[in-house]
Amino acid sequence: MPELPEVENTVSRIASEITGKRIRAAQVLWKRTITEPNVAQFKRILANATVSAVTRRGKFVVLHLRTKHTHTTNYYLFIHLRMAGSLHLRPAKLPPDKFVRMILQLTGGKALCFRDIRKFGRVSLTSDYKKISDRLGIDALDPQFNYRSLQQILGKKSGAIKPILLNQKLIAGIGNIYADESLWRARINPYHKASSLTPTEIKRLNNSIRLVLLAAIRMGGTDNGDGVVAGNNKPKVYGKNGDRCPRCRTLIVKTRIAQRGTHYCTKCQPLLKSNRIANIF
DNA sequence: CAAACTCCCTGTTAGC
DNA sequence: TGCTAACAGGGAGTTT
Repeated sequence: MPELPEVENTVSRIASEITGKRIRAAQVLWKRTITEPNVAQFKRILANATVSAVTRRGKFVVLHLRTKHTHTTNYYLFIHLRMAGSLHLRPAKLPPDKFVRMILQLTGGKALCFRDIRKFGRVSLTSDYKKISDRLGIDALDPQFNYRSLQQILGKKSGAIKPILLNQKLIAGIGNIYADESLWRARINPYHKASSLTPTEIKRLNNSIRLVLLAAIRMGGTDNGDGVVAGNNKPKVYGKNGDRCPRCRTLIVKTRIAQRGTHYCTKCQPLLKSNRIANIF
């Protein structure tokens, strides 16, 4: 499923191809994909808008757009791929398959297709970048995301570390796969009480998050078997319950934390009683 | 305020 | 073998 690395690679793949292109028309094949505004407005605003840049914020692909009606306005198309979404550039004349939910017809004979089997993906069009960006915490690959900022975030959090990593309001971009992979690399138990990580552990976790994400980007994304991402990166613990830990050969276990499947090594990622949160097991 | 549900979806897989 | 039910997941919204 697309998380920060897959979204980053999506942006890299399409940015140079669509920057500078004009949108001839937008087609909406599944209305609920569009969060805002309504479909008529959505199409009206996008028609003849020019793509000025493509960026990433957390797990969002952001198309920066310039419209020219009576005066110039900047708009932002926030695309969230959720679990199964993907963006494809294809010849405009080719008919889309049944999983394509939205199409931007571009000048130059190509179309940007938003394909999403499970219909969980969402697209928002707004002139207010901050409205969506401000809902998100610091980007996990922001150079400002360091030991100090992570320490600040964990500060008084009494809950387990794992759901903190998944909370986009606190840190943007980490999903279930990379949360588990980062904790494994940092040798921190997912149940570990967030506020009782030592400075050493916080440093290790901060470094692990960055390195795990960068490695995944470099490898072209992580292939977790759902066919959505065609990367070569293989998870060390995610989905590997029953397999052995690559570091110590102990069996990887799977549990559930905050309604999420969670994978870890009980030997490499031990949980001291003093660090345990209340009400587990 | 935080944690826990519920809902949205559908391809895949476990279980009978 | 063939069917059904459970499962997976991110985030918004609701309830506890």
